[in-house]
Amino acid sequence: MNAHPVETETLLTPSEVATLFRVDPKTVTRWAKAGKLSSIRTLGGHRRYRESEVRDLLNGVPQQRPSDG
Amino acid sequence: MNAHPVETETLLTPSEVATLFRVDPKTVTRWAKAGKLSSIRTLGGHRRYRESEVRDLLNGVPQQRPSDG
DNA sequence: GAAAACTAGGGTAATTCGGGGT
DNA sequence: AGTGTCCGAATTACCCTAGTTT
Repeated sequence: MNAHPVETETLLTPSEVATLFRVDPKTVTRWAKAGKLSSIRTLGGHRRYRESEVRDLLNGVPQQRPSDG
Repeated sequence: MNAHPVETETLLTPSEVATLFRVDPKTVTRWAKAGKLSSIRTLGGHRRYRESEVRDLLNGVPQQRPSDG
């Protein structure tokens, strides 16, 4: 079909992330709004989350924080 | 400044774009019909999308599309 | 020419959004 | 401060069949 290797960053849906953290999807949305989790928006306004970032969070990997003293 | 002779714009299939956004191919079609994403039609009526535009959209770059069906 | 995979189109259920209140 | 739940509205996902692409 297409011979061009498109860089694909696997994205997760809100419910996917919610299931991984055992919380409500609404809570994941709040994390995104609070800037604790980066989110990518679909053209319709729905949020998608980076699987790699979520995995790091689940593994207790500290995220990049601005001015951490 | 920079002249592009024959711009060989890479085109993506609906499923390609759908994978990048983590949505259904049908959703990408909806975006094209809504004018949120410019589409190029094949002679048979299938849609193709500009990779550069899709990447900009994924990066949160707002697009300016006057009219597109 | 033929087969397999993908896409278009319509309709309905599930998910998500945003705000408000516990 | 943080989370789960309710409401209404919008967006998205899955069902099917026919046509297009490779």
